[in-house]
Amino acid sequence: MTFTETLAIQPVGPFDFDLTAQIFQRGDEKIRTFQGGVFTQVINVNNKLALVSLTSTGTVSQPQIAVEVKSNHPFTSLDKCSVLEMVSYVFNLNLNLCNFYQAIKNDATMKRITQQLYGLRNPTTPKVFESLVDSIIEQQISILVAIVLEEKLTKKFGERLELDGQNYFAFPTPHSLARRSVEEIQNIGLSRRKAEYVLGVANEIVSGKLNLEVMRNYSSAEKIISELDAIRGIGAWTAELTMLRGMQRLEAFPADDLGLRRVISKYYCDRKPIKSAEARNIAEAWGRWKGLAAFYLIVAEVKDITA
DNA sequence: TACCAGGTAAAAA
DNA sequence: TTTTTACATGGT
Repeated sequence: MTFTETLAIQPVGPFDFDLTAQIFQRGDEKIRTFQGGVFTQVINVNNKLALVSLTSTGTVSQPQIAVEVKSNHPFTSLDKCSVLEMVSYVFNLNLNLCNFYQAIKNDATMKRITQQLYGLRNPTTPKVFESLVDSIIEQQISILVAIVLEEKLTKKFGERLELDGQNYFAFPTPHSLARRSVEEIQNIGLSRRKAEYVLGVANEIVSGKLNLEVMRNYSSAEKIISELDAIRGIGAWTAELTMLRGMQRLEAFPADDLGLRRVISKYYCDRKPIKSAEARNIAEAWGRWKGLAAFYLIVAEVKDITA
């Protein structure tokens, strides 16, 4: 028995849903993807799994999103509320982009890029844990290899939703990973060391020593970085990436990231290699939006916006 | 075939 | 205290 609900969201504009969701167009259709104007993802809502499908029914300046929810359980009004909260979180809909555009208006390069990517938002993972594990996996290996490993991890240890004869998967919970051995996690293709890191984080969460969702709300970004940095397998790079992609902490700026430094150099330093201090110096013009600005630069490069 | 790719921790110097 | 090395996979 499949239950279907149709809901709607009207976020504060600007919001270019299609531009933002395009990031997921190569995603696995059993996990999270964007195809033919429809974004789909399995989410865990109050311990019920649901397949959420999003479609834009508005414009960039007057955005409206149709939200279809499919589940094997009936959804209460509380559940529906939670779905809308989670969708808002994943697409960062509570952010007013005008504040960002206002803050960077004196940086001519960033201003031009934001005009061309007007309405772009940075997606966030439903739980911080997912971003943290992804960031550990992505250490030092190519992003394409990392994506394959993340998909394997999700399909092997994630929560499964069977709907109309199809299987869909949500990212594994800390509990589902914590009861596995290092060898089982290593077996998806991770190095033993990374498998140990991932298992270590899952165990700290299950034992209550680590609460990433509480950490997300710390007022001090430095405190988040220092507490994450104290965990085995996590350095500044991993901490800052997690803050950006899993905590909506848009002030985080991964200046150590080689890819990001290359993009900054392409748009600001005539492609000459720059040190992290020089990257930080340039990022000063972006105020408390350094991480969001970095995201815009990376998307600008992918979309081949000229320097 | 060999080498490299958005890093980290532990060992070595 | 600073520098080097192992780690594992898939693309080129």
